[in-house]
Amino acid sequence: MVNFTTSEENYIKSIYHLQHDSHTVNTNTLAAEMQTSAASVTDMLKKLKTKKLLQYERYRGFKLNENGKKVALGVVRKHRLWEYFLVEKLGFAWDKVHPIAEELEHISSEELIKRLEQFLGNPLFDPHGDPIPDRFGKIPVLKQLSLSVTPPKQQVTVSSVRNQTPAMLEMLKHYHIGIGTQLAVTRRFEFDGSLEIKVLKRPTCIISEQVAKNVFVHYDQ
Amino acid sequence: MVNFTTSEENYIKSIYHLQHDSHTVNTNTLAAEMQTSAASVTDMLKKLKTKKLLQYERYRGFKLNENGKKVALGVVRKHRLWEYFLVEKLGFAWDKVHPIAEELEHISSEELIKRLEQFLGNPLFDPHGDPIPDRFGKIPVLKQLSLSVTPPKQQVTVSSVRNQTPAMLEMLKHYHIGIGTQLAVTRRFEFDGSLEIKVLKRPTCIISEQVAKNVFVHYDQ
DNA sequence: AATATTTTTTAGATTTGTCTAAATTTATTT
DNA sequence: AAATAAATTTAGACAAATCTAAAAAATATT
Repeated sequence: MVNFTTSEENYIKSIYHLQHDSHTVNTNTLAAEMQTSAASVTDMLKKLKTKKLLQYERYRGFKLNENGKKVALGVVRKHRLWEYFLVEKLGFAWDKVHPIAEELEHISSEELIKRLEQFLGNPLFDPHGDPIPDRFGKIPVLKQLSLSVTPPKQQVTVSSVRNQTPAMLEMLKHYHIGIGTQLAVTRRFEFDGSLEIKVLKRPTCIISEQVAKNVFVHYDQ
Repeated sequence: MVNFTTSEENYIKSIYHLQHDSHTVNTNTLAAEMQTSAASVTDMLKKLKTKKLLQYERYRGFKLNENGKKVALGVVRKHRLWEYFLVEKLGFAWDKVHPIAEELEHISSEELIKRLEQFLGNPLFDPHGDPIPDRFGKIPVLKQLSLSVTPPKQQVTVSSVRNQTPAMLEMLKHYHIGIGTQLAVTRRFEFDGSLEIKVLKRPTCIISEQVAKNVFVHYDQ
């Protein structure tokens, strides 16, 4: 197994997140995501191509090949295991761990990650509800749907949250919604798509469609 | 608090270990320690001087000032806390953790280290028996002496081990000696300085003077 | 004290990852 | 289809950290 620089790993990870399975990514999109210039992206693409991590033809976009995806999944795996550690063992709030995991994910030891995973009890999902790839790159799947399309009266459990900005996570904390929270949609307002929901052991409350779209749930049992 | 690069931190840490309190260090010594060229060392010294971390006049040697020592102690603190974590929580053998801690010690978050320390139960010594500086840079002291000068018949406890090479640590494992091991010197052989020792609940055995010199103990109670 | 040796520094390159500005290619509009 | 706009790449430069080879300073030896 070859090792990659922190910078290379960050590019690979960003491409992985942008290509969603296997759509082609463009230079400007990646530049925006990485907060850098398009020229820098082009430079790195050439490098990653010679290292046989992506399909890339100039002016034509690019995407990770199998090799590149494997590297990306390794980094994602480390990131999410460390996030789990930071929240579950060190007691960090889940909206504070991302930047620290960004550093920890580049620690190279395979043995470390193997032992960390075991120490954490082989978790399948990180504190944001995102799946943790296993050491072969396999991602656990959970049948889930957005709260915005959940039929009313169904008892469901929150399984993950998109748009993991501090603002979003702060808002969810206010509503007492977190991974594992049990709730049911009690009413849907046509006018603006907002939902009335009943969180277990709490009074009903109203959440906007924008929030609902970012909360994912699965049916109980 | 300013941040330093991994390379800067490694130089600072090495100078700290070489200067032992406040002796002057020379370029070649540091170059050997860091496995790099003397020219590279000179380059870095200039940089560290402009950052006001060390006393340095060309051709005259150098040493960390108070500022530099504070930075060094911060890195040493992180290194030892991570070593403690790797051994006590992840079950690594104590002779395997050094290279991993070399990477982890450069993770920047202060909050992370504060929480890690608490999670570990505020340990004072790392798995090799080396003291862990507190967040103000204060180092716990333990009255200890080398096993090679320990008077016979005294019941003592192993508190730390110098020369932390895999070879040395493997040898200690063979003798069932580790941090916290209780033992007594039963006899001393003039001829080669070797010692007969009695480790609690084990038959007596003989260790060479070379080993004895590297094992430090403190009196029980 | 003059010479030789060792240590340290400087000069000039190299690599990695980045940048800006200019050039090129592709896409869109008139 | 020509002109314009947008996206992308290239050219050339820079900072950090390293290198080798040569020069300079300090130390040791005769």
